[in-house]
Amino acid sequence: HKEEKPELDPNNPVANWIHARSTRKKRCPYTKYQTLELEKEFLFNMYLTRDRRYEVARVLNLTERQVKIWFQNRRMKMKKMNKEKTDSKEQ
Amino acid sequence: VMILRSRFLDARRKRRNFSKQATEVLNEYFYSHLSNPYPSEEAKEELAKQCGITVSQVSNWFGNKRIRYKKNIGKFQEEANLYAMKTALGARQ
DNA sequence: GGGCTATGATTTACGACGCG
DNA sequence: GCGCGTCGTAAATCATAGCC
Repeated sequence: HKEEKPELDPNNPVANWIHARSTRKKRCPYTKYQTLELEKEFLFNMYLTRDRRYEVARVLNLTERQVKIWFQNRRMKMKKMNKEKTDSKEQ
Repeated sequence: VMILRSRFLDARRKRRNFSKQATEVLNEYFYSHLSNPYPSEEAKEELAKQCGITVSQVSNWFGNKRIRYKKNIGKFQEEANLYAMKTALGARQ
């Protein structure tokens, strides 16, 4: 057997794990209206132009960064949904 | 028709907790890699296969487990000891 | 049955890294 | 270099399964 180690260590094993920055914004759920409008925009086009992003952010009272990231996340969600659909189809 | 029916049923199927055996496998991996509980894509695929769940579900499980463990290590101490003992015994045979 | 917690899934927000 | 892309994740939150 080996001398001590990883398990059982009463010292915090979590200390090694990566941590979020303390400056990170707390997650703030969007309203139904905001989400609905974002979905409508996504249906119109999955990628935003700069002007479109500015407009959407202004109308929904979000920052351009929030809108940009929402679209990035939404594309990832769509990708995941498509994968699950095709996966279950072929078997 | 079968496909449509199964898809319909799948969409409305209620979430079930994972089987005891699946949870066992996931916990064994988690506690035996406690210093770095981040399975590679390949490891996730292997775990998914062993557990009869999807890779996404494996990712969800590890995400939830890491944050919940970190938030309250004390609550999981007993469980951690149990799996540490189990893998120690397994390694000996 | 009803409240309550555990658990699986989804939603925001980033860091790391890639490409043009 | 910048700026926006994906990928993997943290953390909060949602939904409800399942126990007492």
